[in-house]
Amino acid sequence: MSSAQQPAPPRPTSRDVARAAGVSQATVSLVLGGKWRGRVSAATAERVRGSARELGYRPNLAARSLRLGRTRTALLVVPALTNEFFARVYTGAAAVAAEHDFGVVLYPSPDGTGPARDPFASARAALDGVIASSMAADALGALRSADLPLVMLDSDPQDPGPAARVNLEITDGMRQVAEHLLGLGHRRFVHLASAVDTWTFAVRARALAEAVRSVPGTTVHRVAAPLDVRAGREAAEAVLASPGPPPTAIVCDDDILAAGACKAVRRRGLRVPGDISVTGFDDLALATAVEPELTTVRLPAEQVGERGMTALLAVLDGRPAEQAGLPVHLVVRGSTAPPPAS
Amino acid sequence: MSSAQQPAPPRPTSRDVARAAGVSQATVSLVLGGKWRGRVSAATAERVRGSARELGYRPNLAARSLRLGRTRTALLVVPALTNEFFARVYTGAAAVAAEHDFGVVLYPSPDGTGPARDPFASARAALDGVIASSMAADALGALRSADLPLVMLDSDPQDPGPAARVNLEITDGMRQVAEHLLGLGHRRFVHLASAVDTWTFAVRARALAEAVRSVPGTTVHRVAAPLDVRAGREAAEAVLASPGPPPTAIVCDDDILAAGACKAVRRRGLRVPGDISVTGFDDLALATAVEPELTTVRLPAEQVGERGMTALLAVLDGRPAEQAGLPVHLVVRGSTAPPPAS
DNA sequence: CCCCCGAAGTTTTACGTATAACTTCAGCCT
DNA sequence: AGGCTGAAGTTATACGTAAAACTTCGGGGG
Repeated sequence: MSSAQQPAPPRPTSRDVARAAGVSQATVSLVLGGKWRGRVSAATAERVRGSARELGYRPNLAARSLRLGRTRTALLVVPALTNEFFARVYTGAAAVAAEHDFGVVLYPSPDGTGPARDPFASARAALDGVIASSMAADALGALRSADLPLVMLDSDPQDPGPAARVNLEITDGMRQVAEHLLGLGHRRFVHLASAVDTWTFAVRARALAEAVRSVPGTTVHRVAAPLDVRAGREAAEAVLASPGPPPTAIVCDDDILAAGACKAVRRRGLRVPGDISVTGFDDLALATAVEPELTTVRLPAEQVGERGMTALLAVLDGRPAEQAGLPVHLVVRGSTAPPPAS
Repeated sequence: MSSAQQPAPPRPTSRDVARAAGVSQATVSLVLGGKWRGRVSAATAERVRGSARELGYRPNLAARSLRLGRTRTALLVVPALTNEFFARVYTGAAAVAAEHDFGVVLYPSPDGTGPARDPFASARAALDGVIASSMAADALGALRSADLPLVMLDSDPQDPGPAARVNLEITDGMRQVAEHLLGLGHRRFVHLASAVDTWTFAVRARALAEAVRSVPGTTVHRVAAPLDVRAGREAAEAVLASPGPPPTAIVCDDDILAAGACKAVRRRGLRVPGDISVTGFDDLALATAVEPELTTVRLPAEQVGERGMTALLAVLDGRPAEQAGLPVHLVVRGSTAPPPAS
């Protein structure tokens, strides 16, 4: 603040290192690039490394990128970082990236809130690949047109676009939820779904509907809401206020909606899980912060990021990316119980 | 997956645009750089822009960075993105950055979990500046040594290091909490503090102690916990189990801890706020997800990021960065009430 | 004895951009 | 007429790196 700007001592270049070690710049590049076996003597190589260390040499990434045509940077497209799930996906992806000297840059995708910019307006030229989470079809189009290697997270397996895909076994997770509730005796369900129209949520709806079909006399009433607590509460309140017999279980697409649903139930003077059971999805920190703690499906968010990055690195190397769904599992806590004896 | 890798049509360069428009590469650069007034005729400029658009030209960022010595990229150092507060800080910073064609890259700082890497091992050479949130002193050292413009968020005003600083009026926020509770009649406080030793938390403790001093006979018992719900609950349980008269209010450094405290209170068979009032800090989504909803202090997280980025841009431009504390305010909800009549 | 080879380098070049320095030429004043 | 000026370009260069192509030289095989 008060201190004046430093005169900025220019960062040492490979040429400076070369001068210090008494060799040519090319030799420095060979040694530091690790491809010197049979080209440079061990003694010289050691001398070069010494000079580099002494000068605190760091290669200029811009120059390297320009030369190589690769940037060692991946773009991660997520709906919103404020959703803990995606923050964790990022964390996993960034960890794997760091191990391979890769960087991860984020693009919170257009869900209406951000400035409507081309995701690649500035980034495109500086990227080696893209990892994109489940998103609306139109936004997907933009990603396609950028002829970059693309890894999709939790997306439709039918879709031929991406070079690789990392999926969660969402269907299985929702089936576990359904079986848990059916086993407890529930027959009248409300599915509090996300209003976002992406594959991962479509799957939840389908899985629930199918799982429930095996037990005759079961009903599922679906209602959608944006992913926040208040919206979830309001949607659930509307359902509970509607005529007819009330549901005994509210299955939510997300822990956030489940938290809202719990509030709605109590606002009507009913109890969770005594009168109505509620289930979440994701197992966010929120799930154990509310009371009762939520019965939910734990998703390995960090692993999704890790696998996504690993797959992208494989694709960039021309190697095949292994395709496997990540298993998920039900975590039973306090928000589910048998329905009240009618 | 099945589709073979495209032959990768090489990205058009400014030279390609020049050829298409029948001018030299220099002219393209002038036109697209916006500094063509008086150097290029309007007709030519328009023709160049047309060719660029037609070819889908995007400048190569690596080349530009190499030439200019600037990368238009800032590093944001935060403890953990999974903390909603920092995710929001990022969102704000990224929004302002995008308006100025800047990128923001993240470095989740070393809090034990991540791989212990030099924050700048790979990034340093590719950065124009750093925005760092309140962090432990030793980690700060590494930031200092990177002779980059540094903007600190919510840090000690005494510290002469950073080129600019964006602070929250934390002291005022905590005073509002204290006055609210004192006004309700509370006299026996527990301060459930963050175990993290950074300025922003030190300030909370000091502010609470000072505010409380104005009312004789008031006590504050301080206990620290890591920032998660379970740790908060356990710390609060320990306090409540200790001998002596129980507190009537638990003031928490954070909504997450407050959620834990609420659980602890209820586990002892007491009620929030009937028996014990609880306050949070930050006003995360969590604050309105739990029941009762938390009385807390709303921090303008996005604004912190916005101001931080704005300040960094100013510093990079050689302009002075305006220094002002961002106001915060108490949000009274359902987790506070007068103490029980003894 | 000559040639070739491999080791250990060096010289050179290209990546794509921004800009300083130069060129060309029409118009205009004196 | 001569020269100056400004507009509208162009040419040339540097940024720092990686790597292909070249050089040098000592030794070993035919």
